[in-house]
Amino acid sequence: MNQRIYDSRAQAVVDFIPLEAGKVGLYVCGPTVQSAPHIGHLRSALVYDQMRRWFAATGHDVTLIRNVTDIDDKILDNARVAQAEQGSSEEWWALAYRVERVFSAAYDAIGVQAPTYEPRATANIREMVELIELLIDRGHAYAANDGSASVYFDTASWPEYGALTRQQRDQMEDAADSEPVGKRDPRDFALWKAHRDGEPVTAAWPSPWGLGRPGWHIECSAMATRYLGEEFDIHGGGLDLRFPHHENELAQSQAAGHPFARHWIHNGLVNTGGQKMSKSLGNSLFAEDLLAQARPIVLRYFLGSAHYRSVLEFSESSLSEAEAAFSRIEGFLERVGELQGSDASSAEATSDSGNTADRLPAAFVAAMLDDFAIPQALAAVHEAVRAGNSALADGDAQLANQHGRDVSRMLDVLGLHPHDPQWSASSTDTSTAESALGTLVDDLLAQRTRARADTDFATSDAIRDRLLAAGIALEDTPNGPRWSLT
RNA sequence: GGUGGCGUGGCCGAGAGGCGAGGCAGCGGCCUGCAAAGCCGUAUACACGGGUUCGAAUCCCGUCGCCACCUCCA
Repeated sequence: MNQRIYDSRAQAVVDFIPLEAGKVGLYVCGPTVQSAPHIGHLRSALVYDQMRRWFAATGHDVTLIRNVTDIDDKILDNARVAQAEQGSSEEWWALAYRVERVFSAAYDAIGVQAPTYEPRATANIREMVELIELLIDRGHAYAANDGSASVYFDTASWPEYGALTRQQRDQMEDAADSEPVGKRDPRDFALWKAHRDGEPVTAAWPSPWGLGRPGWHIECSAMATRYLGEEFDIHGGGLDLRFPHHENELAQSQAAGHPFARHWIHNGLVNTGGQKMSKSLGNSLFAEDLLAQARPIVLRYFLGSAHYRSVLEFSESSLSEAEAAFSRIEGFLERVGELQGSDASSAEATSDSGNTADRLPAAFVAAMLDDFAIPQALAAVHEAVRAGNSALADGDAQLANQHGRDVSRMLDVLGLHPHDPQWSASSTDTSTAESALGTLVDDLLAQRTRARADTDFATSDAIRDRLLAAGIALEDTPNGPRWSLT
């Protein structure tokens, strides 16, 4: 069975055949590093992380490029405003780099693997200039007619403009562009933005047209082409980037004579209260706050619990429901791990090469092949957990172990194995504290066990209540009591 | 004005012509000293109105509601 993906340009689920057998080139639009990451950025990164892991699990050599837009109007504005209003001395480039690191930390926290490469726009200016020159040569771009150094893409010169989002150029709303000066048409967009008085000189690069900086769209075209070639497998990004960003990228690159991306995929956005999150609405859920509310692995589970193309609705109870559901999986892994000779509890090192898909349950594989249907893949995980728990209840260790291995492998592919070193607290302080706590709890549990043996249930229940009040839950198992932090 | 998407049981969330994915919450039972965890069982669900069909949540027509994009946004 082939990998199927929804190609948003074709508006259909299609067979995915890599350009080169066994290899996948994937370009994803990364963030503009102007302010702190929110839940939507995490979701987007996670979507492509899970696709990438799946391609790797099915024997592909994946090149994942996720860019960093580190020069743009907002970055310059934010730095300027902070300088003017808060007396900040932070330069725009320092701001961009600081925010970039916050993004990286947030991605790391939820187990998003680093891309193969993460190009910065500012490190690829030459490629952008060359691409613009090519577009001018081919008659699809022109120098501003107001004498500035700006260069625009000539949308009228490209009949296929609008192909990605199926829009007719003549039916588009007039661009609400406040500076149509220099353009032949309001729908034309900037490839090169002339340096303006008052902007830092560090934000301007030389070009054949004069000092300036690249437009947003040309950045991705240039970087995708530099690292993946003139034609590559998949271009991804948030649904909100379809127009104008991706439409413009496609037009530029094809007008330059490049086949560009064979498939386009777009991840759904995250809503709160039925509305899209956005800075202007002030309803953003920041990564930092979410990570304080839920364990990172639970946040990862939650973000993957809706299909990547659908809207993910965030509500008050979302995270606690995800916690409950994920705990069920963890509980099973714990129990099966306590069986003699079990190997299911430890995360297997995900093999770098080879196809691991044939060792996974068929339902899981079928779900992943069908346009990365992770909610269905998670259903397969839960089904294996249920079957495994059932085997445990029947005392069938062999069967329980088998389900345990299945669950482990599926979780490994999704990057959701609780025993993966990724999730373990590395701080020695934490482990020291845990071991100290363990000693104290074990003492109380021994007292409780004695009380129960003496049928002094008042005492045993009091101990249990006290532990619970302190955030420690007990479970009595055939092998004695077990405790965990709630 | 143009372009897309969505409306599934108390909640989240799959599926896309014929055995009611899965999770959370609820209910009944088993287990337990009592719990917890777990197991077993448990739901007149598919926005509304028509139509096609032996059969429709799934296809067609219409209606209503919601969301997104056409301005920076993952």
